[in-house]
Amino acid sequence: MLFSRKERKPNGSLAQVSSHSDLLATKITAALTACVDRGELSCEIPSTISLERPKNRDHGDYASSIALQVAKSAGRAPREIAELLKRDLEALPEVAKVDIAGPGFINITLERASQGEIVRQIRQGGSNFGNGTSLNGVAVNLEFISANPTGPLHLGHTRWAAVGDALGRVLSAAGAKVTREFYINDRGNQMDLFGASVRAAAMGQAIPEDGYQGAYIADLAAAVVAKDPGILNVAGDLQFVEFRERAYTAQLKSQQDVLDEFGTKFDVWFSERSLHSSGAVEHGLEKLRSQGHVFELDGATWLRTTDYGDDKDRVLVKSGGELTYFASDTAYYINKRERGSDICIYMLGADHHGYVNRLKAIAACAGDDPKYNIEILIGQLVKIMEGGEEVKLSKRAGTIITLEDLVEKVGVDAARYTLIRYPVETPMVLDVDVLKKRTNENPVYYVQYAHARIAGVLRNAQELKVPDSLEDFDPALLVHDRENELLGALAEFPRVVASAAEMREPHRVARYLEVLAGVYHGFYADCRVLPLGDEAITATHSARANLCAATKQVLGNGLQLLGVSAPERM
RNA sequence: GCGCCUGUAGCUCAGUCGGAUAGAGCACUCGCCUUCUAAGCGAGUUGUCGCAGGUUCGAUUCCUGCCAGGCGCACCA
Repeated sequence: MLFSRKERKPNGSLAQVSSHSDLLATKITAALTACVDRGELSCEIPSTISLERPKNRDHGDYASSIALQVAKSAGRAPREIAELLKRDLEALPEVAKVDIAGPGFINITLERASQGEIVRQIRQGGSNFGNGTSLNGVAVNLEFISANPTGPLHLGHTRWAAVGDALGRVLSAAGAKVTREFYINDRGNQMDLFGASVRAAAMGQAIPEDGYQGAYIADLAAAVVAKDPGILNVAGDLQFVEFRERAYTAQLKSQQDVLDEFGTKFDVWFSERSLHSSGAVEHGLEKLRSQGHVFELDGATWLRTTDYGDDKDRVLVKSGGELTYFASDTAYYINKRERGSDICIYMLGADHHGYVNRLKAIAACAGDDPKYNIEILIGQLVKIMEGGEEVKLSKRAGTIITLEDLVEKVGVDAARYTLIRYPVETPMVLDVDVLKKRTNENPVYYVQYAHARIAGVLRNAQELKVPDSLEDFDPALLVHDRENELLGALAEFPRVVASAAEMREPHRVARYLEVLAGVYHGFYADCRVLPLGDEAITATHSARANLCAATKQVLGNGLQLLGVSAPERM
């Protein structure tokens, strides 16, 4: 409750981009300030100006409810305030028309030529168009997946493999310095159990109770033995250790290969063991002691996490002297911070949501601000459907679905895209049959198809020698409603990227791309880009070719942020 | 018992800072390829935004309570 996820609010300062929405927002603020200065109005000036692209086209290109918002503090009727602002806004060269509607909405219609300038910005920005500066100078540590190296990556890990990677890209686009990190839980009982299971499989013995049962254990055992048959003759505990270490190395390598194949890259693979061998755990304990939140009770050493919203205190050192997993967690957090990360983001599965408060408390106990330095994103579980039925996942029954299985069934692009396009707090149902389809039901194809379609048009433009460089671009020629709609959608991209980064919600990029692709398809249906037959080449053809190129750039940039390919042909 | 997440069209789900007539895909009807990719476009039909209060000019959105489903509450890792 104390640290619920919803408490983390975006600070509202979106990236500084030179789009019309930002321009209008500043102008509205200026107009409001001017009215106050002239004594025509006395009200509070909001720090952020509400400005949106209205759903209804009759409401102009942009709409603001600012007059309604300040009406109360100004003590005036909203429509009167809107009238005051209208005067100043209409004087702007970019603005064609200002209407006041309903209770006091301000609807702004832009000059068409002014809207067309976005094409120039996009083409000049190239692959950097959409990038912002809202997180400039902020070092973010992004930890995700962090699976035990005792088995293959399953469906739950796969959601994070896609979303975590996309979030990393989005944060980078917002200017953050991102370190993607995979924490390897290579210490503790489960590793011993893993080693024992592999050895048992290799020796043809029964897998120990509570051991690892999957078929992959036998495969690992066979691989280990194949590589070094002598291991079968090693005696006693040494043999067990050998099996454990070799199987660990092989399994980790396999996870790394699978993720690499999936397009998810990590900067740091961080071993829990290294935390102990490097003295980081001792160091972490000292740091926490110095902050005064460590105490002894019943022979154990505790961290008083209840000081900061946890529901019970947590043990760092057991009465037997062993360090807990929680001790590693504290040391790891402190280590991340000391390596220079300002914000540590943890992406966890819903089955770990009970960790949120204790992780937040670690940050607070270390003297940090738990509302800034640490963020925990909880992802709900993924269900999978195939053949119209839910596939029940069970380790016992051996029906776990691995990342590899999913990719094999539907391909990397469809798997990544589908996992990313939903907010992580939504429990999602993944229908394998749908993901195999190449239709609108499968949005990844819809978006990719738009990209490939444009690529085809531009190839043809080259062939027909339609000039399509920026020098040949006259924005005033883009006057069709479809063109206007497309320009407006393109201009939204930087805002979408900025909000996706701030809210840690990469799915916004995917949803935006679907809208943009739809708008493009509509434009394509109604606006002929290239000359027909022996028709003369005109400046309008060039203007439209430029518009296509800009759209292709934005679709490509967006897909890049998701780690999904942008094909030239389909 | 306590805590977290979810509840929006027949199905799968969006819905930004509280805004105007709540959206998309699928499904169902019907149109559009002798010209740039029909993996596309257009038209039609579909709602107790879980329920009940509250906050206010305005609530799917914020607050409280309740109902339903999922998950979690270790000197395990």
